[in-house]
Amino acid sequence: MDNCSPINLFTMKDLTTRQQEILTFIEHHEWRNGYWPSIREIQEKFGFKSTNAVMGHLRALEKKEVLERIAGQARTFRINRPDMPEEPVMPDDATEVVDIPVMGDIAAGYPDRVEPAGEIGRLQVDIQSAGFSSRRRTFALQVRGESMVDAEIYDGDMVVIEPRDARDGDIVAALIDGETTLKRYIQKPGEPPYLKAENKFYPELYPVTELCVQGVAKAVVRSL
Amino acid sequence: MDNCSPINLFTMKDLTTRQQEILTFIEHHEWRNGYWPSIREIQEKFGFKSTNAVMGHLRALEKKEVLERIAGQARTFRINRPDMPEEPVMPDDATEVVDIPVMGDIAAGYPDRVEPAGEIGRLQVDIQSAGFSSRRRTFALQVRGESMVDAEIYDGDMVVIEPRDARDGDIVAALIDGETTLKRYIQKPGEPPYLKAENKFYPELYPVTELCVQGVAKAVVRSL
DNA sequence: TTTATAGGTGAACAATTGTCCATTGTCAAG
DNA sequence: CTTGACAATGGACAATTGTTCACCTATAAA
Repeated sequence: MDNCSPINLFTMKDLTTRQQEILTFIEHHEWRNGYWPSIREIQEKFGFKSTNAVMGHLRALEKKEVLERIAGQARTFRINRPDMPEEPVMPDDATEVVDIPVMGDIAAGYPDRVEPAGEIGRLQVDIQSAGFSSRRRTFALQVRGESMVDAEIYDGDMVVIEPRDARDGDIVAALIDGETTLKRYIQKPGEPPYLKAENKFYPELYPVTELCVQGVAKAVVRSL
Repeated sequence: MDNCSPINLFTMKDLTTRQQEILTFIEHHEWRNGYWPSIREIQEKFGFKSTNAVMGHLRALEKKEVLERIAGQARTFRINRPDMPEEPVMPDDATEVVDIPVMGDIAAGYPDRVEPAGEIGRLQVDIQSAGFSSRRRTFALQVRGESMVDAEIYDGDMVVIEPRDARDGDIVAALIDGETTLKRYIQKPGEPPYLKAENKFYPELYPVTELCVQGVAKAVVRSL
């Protein structure tokens, strides 16, 4: 059927109306307050008499991979795909756009500490189109080298990076030998994480140090 | 939240280096993880042996009105940053931006004749980044099928199309069997042009009719 | 009927997390 | 010398918050 990419507007997950309400409230709460709600705050908002009502919905949302959380920790949500407005979108100026700086060369450090000289252009992507979070400081990188050819990312491509912690399977921008490169982030339960180049001719593995991973790749842009 | 009082000037640089470090870490943590740190997470990051070290700094930051919190609630920070205003940045009017409608399904006809219902999002790309012409009615398509895998364009990718006449070697959006697909446009001197799928398993050739080619692909956008 | 899924109640539990007590030390200004 | 800020320790406490167990209702499918 439709085997679309993981992030897109074409596959609407079939959320229950209740689950949709919960999700919307969580997003809205974060948007208005700057932090995520607690379970009991959600409970109170919907008038539930038990936190279990919320727990059930959260579990469902997590199973549908719309939500992510950190077990046992308070107010640590992560929403994988922003909610699509059910109303037809106004393509006017109302459209919220993420403005992404394109960094030419970030050899070291975090991109927000790199001087503007490193910026060689701008890329603007609609939120709904790509599932970016407007609050994060997304940026774009130009790929050098062939280390990711097996992931269909080639020299000269532009990769949109969202700074955040990586999870197993993510493609990350990693700082190795003073140069930013793309690697696959592998973390199996009970084992230390490592980085792997997606090129069968260079099957190197790299250890993950604290300052290594700069962010997670969210999209690829290639000029033809 | 009215900041009618001219806070800055005074409180701006009044931060201790330690307080600055704390503040930076809090901001950075939210930036990377999407949620605020807990006090003990701050404590651990700085190697404090007591949460009180953090508490003191937080109180100081709150007194200086750089931070806001909600007493007794977890991970509920709010940072007042008088520096870096967010809106006046505006990607200089000098930067010309192409606003591209993303068409979900254009089974027939030219996209500008399709009703707005076909539009499912927008994509904005800087001219410098991709070399688009702002005058043309650029649009974007989502790729279905595997017909272009040998050109490193895969199912689910988004392709930016610029309506114009094709030249030899261009990748074009072509209308075949009532469906828009991507094909390579081949035109050798003295021979009639034809379309070719970039997939060695489907080496079909297609004749070029007048209404066949909708435009030339200029860029690929893929969500990871 | 049985089974499964979505939605919810109620109470208890345990971990996380914010808070406050008293105390120590440094360092610059008065 | 004294005062006051800044910085940090150690331990304890209480509130917030996530989690789980058992049980209930309704609806739709098998």
